[in-house]
Amino acid sequence: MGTTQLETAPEPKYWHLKTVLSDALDSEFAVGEILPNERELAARFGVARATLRQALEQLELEGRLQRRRGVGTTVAPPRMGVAVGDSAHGRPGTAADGWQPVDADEAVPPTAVARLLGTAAGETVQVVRRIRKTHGQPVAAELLYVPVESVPGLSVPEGLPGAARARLVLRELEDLRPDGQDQAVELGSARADDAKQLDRLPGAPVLVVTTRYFAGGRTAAVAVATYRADTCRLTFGDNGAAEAVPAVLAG
Amino acid sequence: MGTTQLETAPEPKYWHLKTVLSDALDSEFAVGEILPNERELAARFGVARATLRQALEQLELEGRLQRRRGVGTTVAPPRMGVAVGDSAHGRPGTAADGWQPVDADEAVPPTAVARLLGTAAGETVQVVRRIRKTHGQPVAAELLYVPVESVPGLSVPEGLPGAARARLVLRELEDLRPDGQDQAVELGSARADDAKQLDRLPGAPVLVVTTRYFAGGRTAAVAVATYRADTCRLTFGDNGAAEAVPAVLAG
DNA sequence: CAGTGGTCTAGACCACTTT
DNA sequence: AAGTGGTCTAGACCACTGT
Repeated sequence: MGTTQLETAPEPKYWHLKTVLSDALDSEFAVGEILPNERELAARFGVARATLRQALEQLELEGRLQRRRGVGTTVAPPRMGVAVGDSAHGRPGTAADGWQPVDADEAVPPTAVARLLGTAAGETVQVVRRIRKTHGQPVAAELLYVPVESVPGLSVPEGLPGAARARLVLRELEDLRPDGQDQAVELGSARADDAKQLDRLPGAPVLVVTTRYFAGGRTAAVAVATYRADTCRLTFGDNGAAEAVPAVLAG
Repeated sequence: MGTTQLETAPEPKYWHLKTVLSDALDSEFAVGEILPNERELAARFGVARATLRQALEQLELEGRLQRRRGVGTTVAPPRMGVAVGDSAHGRPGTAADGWQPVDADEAVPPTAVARLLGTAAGETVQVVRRIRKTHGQPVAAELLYVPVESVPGLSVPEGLPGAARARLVLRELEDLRPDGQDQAVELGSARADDAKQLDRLPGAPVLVVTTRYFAGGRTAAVAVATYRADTCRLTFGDNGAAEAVPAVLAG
């Protein structure tokens, strides 16, 4: 007879662990509850800590868990629906939908952005930093690149503090009333500066939303927004039913 | 004087490694080129293999590298722009834009999907499996859930092979001409079956696109599509300039 | 078959938060 | 100071791909 186990399909330990933990989260834990620490969990399941961590990482990636150094691992709430496709929200400069201006500067954009803007290499543009909060939590950090040609009337007083300067550029851009936009979403990892604003560690998974704003047949501005992938579900709606959709399976 | 190094900011080794490798990829490697193997690279940089792998994982997550077991690590081409927001593409049933029907069945949807559809718990729906290819490569696997109420005229002959049955449901659905849709994007990890169709390992990072199709004030169908996060950049465009946008920084 | 990436272990130390 | 998650090591073996 030989080996009895046919079709054994050697599932990795961390994968099996993940499903076990996932089921346990559904049935035995409430949102916000703290799990036993990693060493304890590893011992309980009879695996090395690294293996246990591999399972936890996956669950965190799927938005099921939240881990904070020095604190512990907690059960994460369902992901927030965040509207990004809605033109009303998307237009830069429209105030108070969770976006807060942080800073502004004149700088040379990354080459990829410069290519989108159609500016020459080395040419400086206005760079506005914004942060977006939902339910008090930071969900996105954005860099908005505006060529000076797009805001010809702009004059920035010397010594103006950053947030005020940012508001000034945004207000100016609002008058432009862009007539179209274009968005792309891809997976990335948080740069150190973005990570700090999003209250995450560098390298944390983020959804990078690149938006092109068109005005008068030109690309008037480009925004690169990095959303926390663990806590956010980006919604693109004909109708803004953001909160209605629950987190989806696919784990 | 004490320690000379102030503001040392102890950057993790794998993080520093990642930037070093990233720069090397830009300057010294061509797309498709194979890197030295992991043991060799780890030795060259004087780190443990696990640490080297942590850096490679990040680069793979960002779409810079592609790793295949038994083969090696290669430099990945820029991400493909894949249109998902365009209604013309998005409508289920419109043929031949890269989508290929695979199979169809009658089954009970996951509870999250049932909630979106507004069907009773335990109620069966038509489930169509599709796969999307671009440039010959699989980029997405989709499950399309269609309540029987949405396609009242449907009659499925017994013993019809899967792909034909799928085409039948899609054709029926096409007649419905849904009048609106609603999309959400979130990060997930590939289930075993999706992973196989996407030619990836289970757990690989994917972008999960949930689409609701509306017809006559009801939710006529729900599609859950999982896109390969490493190779795809999802585009939501007023104009379909999918290929024009290069991959973005944010690494 | 040899060579590759994928999994796993049993430790150690570090950075951070809370008490 | 104690406890947490984050980083790192040096090894081992496994699963898969090519020849």
